This record gives sequence, structure tokens and C-alpha cells, in this order.
Amino acid sequence: MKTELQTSVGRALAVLDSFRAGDQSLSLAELAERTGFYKSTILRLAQSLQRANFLVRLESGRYQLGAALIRLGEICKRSARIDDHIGPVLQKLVETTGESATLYVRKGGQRFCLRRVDSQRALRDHVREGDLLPLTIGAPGRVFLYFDSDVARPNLARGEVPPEFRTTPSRPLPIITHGEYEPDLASIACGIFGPADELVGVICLTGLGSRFQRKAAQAMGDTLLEACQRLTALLGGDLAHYAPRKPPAKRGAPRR
Amino acid sequence: MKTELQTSVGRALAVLDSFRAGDQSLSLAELAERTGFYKSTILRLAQSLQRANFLVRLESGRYQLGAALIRLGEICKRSARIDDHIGPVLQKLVETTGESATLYVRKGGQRFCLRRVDSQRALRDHVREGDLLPLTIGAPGRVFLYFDSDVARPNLARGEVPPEFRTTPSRPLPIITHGEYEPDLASIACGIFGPADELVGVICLTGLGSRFQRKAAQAMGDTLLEACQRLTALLGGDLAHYAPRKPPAKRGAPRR
DNA sequence: CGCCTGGTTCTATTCAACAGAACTTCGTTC
DNA sequence: GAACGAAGTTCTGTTGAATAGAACCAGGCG
Repeated sequence: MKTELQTSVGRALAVLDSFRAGDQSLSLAELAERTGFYKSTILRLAQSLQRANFLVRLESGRYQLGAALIRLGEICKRSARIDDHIGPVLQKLVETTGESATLYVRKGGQRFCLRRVDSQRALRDHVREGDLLPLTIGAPGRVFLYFDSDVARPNLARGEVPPEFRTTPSRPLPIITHGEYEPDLASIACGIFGPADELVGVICLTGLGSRFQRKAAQAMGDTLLEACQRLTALLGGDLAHYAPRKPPAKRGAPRR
Repeated sequence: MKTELQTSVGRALAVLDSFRAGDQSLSLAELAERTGFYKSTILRLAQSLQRANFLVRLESGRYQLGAALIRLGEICKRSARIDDHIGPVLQKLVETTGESATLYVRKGGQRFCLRRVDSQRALRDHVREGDLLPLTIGAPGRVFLYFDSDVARPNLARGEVPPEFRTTPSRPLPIITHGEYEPDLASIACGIFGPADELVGVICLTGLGSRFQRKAAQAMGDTLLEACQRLTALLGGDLAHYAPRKPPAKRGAPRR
């Protein structure tokens, strides 16, 4: 995690950020090693952090993250809403790919178009914000199917889903389909994940099938993937969902 | 929440701390009002906070807590262990009250003495670290009974608990008993709560019953209560458990 | 005993942080 | 649509907080 550290505040935050999942507590020396700061510097920063309960000093002299972080983390979890961040991302996607971009969220048994930015091309689909579509059809549908735990199981059980969709895709995200929703219409879709590891929405790029071939499709997929990763990071979700294999990826056991 | 703010780091943390439960996002003006800092100052601090993902700027220009806080909050939750903080607290309790102090945690169907500091008095009980005692007997037992959701229900259902204990106490914490575990032995007990609103342990002061009367008992109860509140705060628990009435106290609905 | 690692204190220098003014939007009122 | 006020942003001279680094202390170990 790269952080600018010209400022004293930046350094203090870097000290906090140096805690990794599974760290019970860190010694001054460990903090110094991880951050690269002088021990005297860390000592002073730590005093400020302690005053505000962002850090606590144990009897042993080791440092531990403070409870203020729990409080703020909870507030953040509740306030992280995808529509706060989606606007500029979709805009940029359309600019760089030239195709239309749409954000879908699940609404009951359907998918709901929460945000849409049209491309400038003459030939494009015409989904509008507020539209409700079948949940499991098209590239976005497959994403819901594969990654939304509330969706996949019941629908699979009820046999509403064609059998060829039931297997996990070889490369998980993004997913591309051709002519599934409408002939000559292709779409690339990718999911966005929230702090509780749940699928909060799906972004997709749609356009004429002939424009979604080979390298062009590959490139669009990459930029889409990157955008979704950035949003997931903003929402506090786990980036492990985008890893080539094994989606969930639980944290390691605490040591020390 | 009082915070020293001579240092730039302290001010930055105060900006974060100014977010209250239920705040979706805050404008620059609101931040300035809550913290009392100049807007230009906040603007600069916010830049540092943004770089480290502790704060995000929405399209609207409003500010929102960043996902780094979720990450660190989770780490903190996992690392907050009561034995890291208990030592000095028990020590201080014994010094100010003159009675022995013990920390119990639940271990299956019993309570387990995790930490003990003996008083200097000639006449005292003799619990030792590592001892296992009946879960629901004595003042600590009542605390488990009233506040540990895993305990109260099954035991009440199985009828293992005397009926006079089944009512909620009028003043919830601390709880005092005389001669319940052993004649002439009195104890005052109070619970400590963790980030998931669960009872993580119980501290109790024990001594000769004659020393736990009226004002003396009242004073001891107050210092004990204060100590437990401090520990709960350290662990990220909710202080509402100590409120005169209604134990749970859920957060208000998010507004904007 | 003497070495080494980790922690703490102290100080001179410098550069980041501050207060405050000034300026720009933007929305509201008259 | 002029005028006002509130919110946000930029800029700057001055000051003191933050820094690097040395020096010092404590304890664990060979």
C-alpha cells in the first residue's frame, strides 16, 4: 500500500497501516522496521495516536490498535454506499472504452439498473436507470449467479437456470457473453463486493457484438476489472474475489 | 470525547473522530463546526487522510470515512484481548479498595479465574488463577446469568437456576451479594463487554462481609464500575450496558 | 563481563503547519 | 438580476512543531 509521507499526519497513518491482518501487537522495533521511520519519530507519533485511542500501549510495551478504529470502522461500514462512488467511475469507463456502462444491483428476484452512462455510438442498447431486468440472463446475470450467495442456490435448486451456467467459470471475473440477451449484443460484466464479502452490484459494458472480439474485449475486460477493484477497495471489500482461483480467501489465524 | 490537539496528528484524528454513529457524510463546514478548526486547516489535513484512505471525498464534495478504517477496525477487533489490559486495572483496584480483585471468564459451563490480585488483608478468600468455579453462584455468577446470552437461556430453561435470580436486577451493574458462596464472604461484581456486545468477562471484589456495607460498598461499586467501563472502552464495547435502564441500546437509523 | 538489541531522552535545525485574509462559486432572497 | 450570505478554495508570512541523529539506559545472552 503506497502512501505519501511528506506530512506528519501521513506518517502517523502509515504507522497504523503497518498493522497487517493477524497482527496481535507490534513492538517499537517492528513498527520502525515496517515503516522505515526513526524510533524517536514513531514514539512521538504514537503518543498522539494513543491520546485519541487509535493505538494502545500494552503492559509489555508493545503496541496494539485502539478501539476508536472499531467505532469508526463500523460507522464507515454503514456509510459506504455504492452510489456515492459510482458516477465518475462509469463516466471514465465510457470515455476509455467507448461503450455504454451500467450498474446493476439485485432487487428481489430481478436486477435493477441503478446507474447508466450511454456511449456516443450510434448502435447501442437502450437500458435506462430504473429498469428491471431478468436476474440471471446476460453477462451481469451470470455474475449474480456465480457470486451472489442469495441467488445462486435457490435458483439452481429450482432448476430455473440452464445447466451450462451451473459450473464455476474458469477465469472468474470479468465475464463476457455474446448474443445471450439479444442477438448481436455483447456484454462484459464484473462484480463489486462490500465489507461483509457480499456482492453489492455488477457493472457491465454493452455494445455491438463485433466490437467485443479478441484483444478489444480483453482490453475492455481489464479496464472494467480495474474499475471494479477500485470500487471494492473503496467499499472495504476483499480484493481476493478477483484472484485467479479460490474466491473466498479467509484470513490467516492470529499469531503471536 | 476530550482530545489534546497541540499536534497536527491529533487534529487529523479529531477530524475523523468528529464522525458520529449514523453520519453518512459530512461537509467541510460541518467538520469545521464540529472540530473548531479553520477550514483551510481541515482541507490540508483531509488531503493527508485521503491519501491513506482514511477519508474519501464524494462527488458532492462531502467527506466520508475511508475503507482503511474498516480494515484496521477488523484487525483491532481480533486483537483486542482482555488479558492485555487487565493487569494494571486489577492492581489499581486492589490498591484503592483494599480488597482482592479477580477476573473471571466463562469456560463452558463454569467460570474460570483468569487473573487474580490478592489484597493485603489477613482475612480474605483464596481463589487462585486457573481455578474453575460454578458459573452462576455468587455475584460474578449473577453477572454471567444476567448478561451472558449463552448462559442465561439454557440454564434458566433447564431450571438449574434458583427462581429468585431470574428477574433482571433493578440497578443492572455492579451486583453485590452477601454470604452466597460462603458465609461471611461478600462480593461485588461487574461485567466487561466486547465489540460484538458480548460479555467477555467479569471482575469482582471479594472480602469479609462486614467490610461490604453501606457507603463502603457503594464506593467500591463505583470504582469497580469505572474500571469495567474503561476496559470495555478499550475493547471497543458499548458503554450503554452500564446505563441505568434498558441494556442493549441499538444505534439510531442512518440519516443524511 | 562485555556485547548487542530494543527502548527512551535530548537538542539544534528546518520546513511543515498555522492563522487569516482574499477570492470564487453557488444558491437564496428581495 | 442585484445583492447577499454561506460554503469552499487558494495563497502567504511567520512560527513553532517535527525531524534526524546522537547519546543514553536497561536487560538478555553468550
